Amino acid sequence: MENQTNLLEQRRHKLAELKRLGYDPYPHKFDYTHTIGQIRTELEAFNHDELQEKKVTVRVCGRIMSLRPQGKAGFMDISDGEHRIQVYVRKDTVGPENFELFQLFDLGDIIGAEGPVFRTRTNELTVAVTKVHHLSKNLLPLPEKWHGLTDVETRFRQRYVDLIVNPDVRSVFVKRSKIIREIRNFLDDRGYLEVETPVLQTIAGGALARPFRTHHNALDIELYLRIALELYLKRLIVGGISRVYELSRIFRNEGVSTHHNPEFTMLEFYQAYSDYRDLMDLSQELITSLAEKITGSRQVKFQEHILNFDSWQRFSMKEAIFRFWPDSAPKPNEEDFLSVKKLRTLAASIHAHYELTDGPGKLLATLFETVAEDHLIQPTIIYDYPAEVSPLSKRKADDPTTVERFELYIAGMEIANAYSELNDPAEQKARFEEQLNARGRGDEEAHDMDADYVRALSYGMPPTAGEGIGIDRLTMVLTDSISIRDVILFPLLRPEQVE
RNA sequence: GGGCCGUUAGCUCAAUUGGCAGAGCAACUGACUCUUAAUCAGUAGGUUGAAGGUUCGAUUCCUUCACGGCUCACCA
Repeated sequence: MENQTNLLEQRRHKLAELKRLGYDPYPHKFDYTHTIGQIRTELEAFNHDELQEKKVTVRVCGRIMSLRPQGKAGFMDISDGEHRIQVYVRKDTVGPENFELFQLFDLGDIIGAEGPVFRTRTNELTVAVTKVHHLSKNLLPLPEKWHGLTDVETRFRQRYVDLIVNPDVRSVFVKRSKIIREIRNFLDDRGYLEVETPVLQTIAGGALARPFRTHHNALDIELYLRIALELYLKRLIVGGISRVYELSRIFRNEGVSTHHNPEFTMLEFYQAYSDYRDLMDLSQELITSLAEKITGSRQVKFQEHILNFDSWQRFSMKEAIFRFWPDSAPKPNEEDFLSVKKLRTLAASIHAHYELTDGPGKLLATLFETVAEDHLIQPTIIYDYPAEVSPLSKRKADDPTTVERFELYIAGMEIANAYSELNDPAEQKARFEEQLNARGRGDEEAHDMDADYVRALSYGMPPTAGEGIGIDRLTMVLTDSISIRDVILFPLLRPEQVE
């Protein structure tokens, strides 16, 4: 701390020195003629002699990332966050007064520089400075230049520092932005309307999860932060917006892990007159085209794997259980899936955790998650889920225990969840009542009754298919990120003590 | 919430069996007008995450706490 205090004092002293010499320590603007990136794209192709001939003079600005003074001259690398360029300051070129200003510069300061662009003896594209400007002071030192900043806690708490010194971090978030833009383009091109629905809700529905609670003072009512977008979007399908989507933040009051952040970004889209089979094809098209647009290839590196988006697999949930069942446990039969007792035995045989209140559908889903999920590295669609764990999905015509639902797995993670929407208000009401019973048995994540949603369905909702895609996890897949915190700029952490 | 691991200078890391807390970079002073991990000479910088305990002596052993990582549970 002493050291940092000393350094702060030193830097504040330099700031005072700037003032004493008549400079505004925090000037209001700097008119630049080129960004560093523009200089790179426009002039990178030219050699020393060509640059001498062209005499391109620029005004650029950025943060000093490297400072190499050399007596009566000096070099700096300045960065605009994305690109870097070297600038060369000579006392006999800028004059004694401006050189005095240069000598007050510190690593991390924001500066402006003007002058012609040339190439040094070592062929480095460089601004031969005729005048430097001080634009803002760095009072706290930047992390070391070649190990950079690796302490993850500091990286997440002070993401601004992470972004300054770790260029790869920026590129993840540039890709994230591009993913979101491409998704919007994809859906807009297909006639979907983007809408915004309430974040504050009196019933947090559309998913099985625990919500955050809050309170509205003027109305004196308890409210929840939404856990899904689903029920409002389907109300809009009833209202005749037959292709609709929302891409926004949702909130779940659950644990934090490498795959979970309490607030995360969800895309949900709904398409009338379609069923889940249509969305399988659409998802495959969307995700494959995103992979290609973001990474430049349909073969995408993820950790030690190459994800091949040219070769998608599709299994029913039961097929996946058989296929990935471990050799160490006795193989199940199709009939075993009908008996709670047999299902519990199977779960125990693979050390899966279950509750005594779990019905056959929940147990089946548990078996699937335990044996199959880790194996689903390549893009895989798992379809036909138990009705018991899918209170908003439509049953299969030939099997009332199963619903028309699928999930998309990539890199062992659940990326998307989609189904043919239940649009029979009487059955929806009955499903909500089943959920209320589960809630009565202590299941805090069971769905609450949403009477207005049932009323909306009673006006008639066309056959509809809907899907949710987790944007954070999709971004992980397409940026080779192992933790969700690497794709969220400010992931939730416990508060620190800042003086 | 449980288990395991971690926290030493601004950053990245050392420190033998419990025996004087160190290095590189950053910083400061000086030299240096084509350097780019600039170089050379010198200087300074520490409540070892916090609080207790054991001990002649604790970065090191013990307890509690804080924060983080991994993992399990929960979930997407």
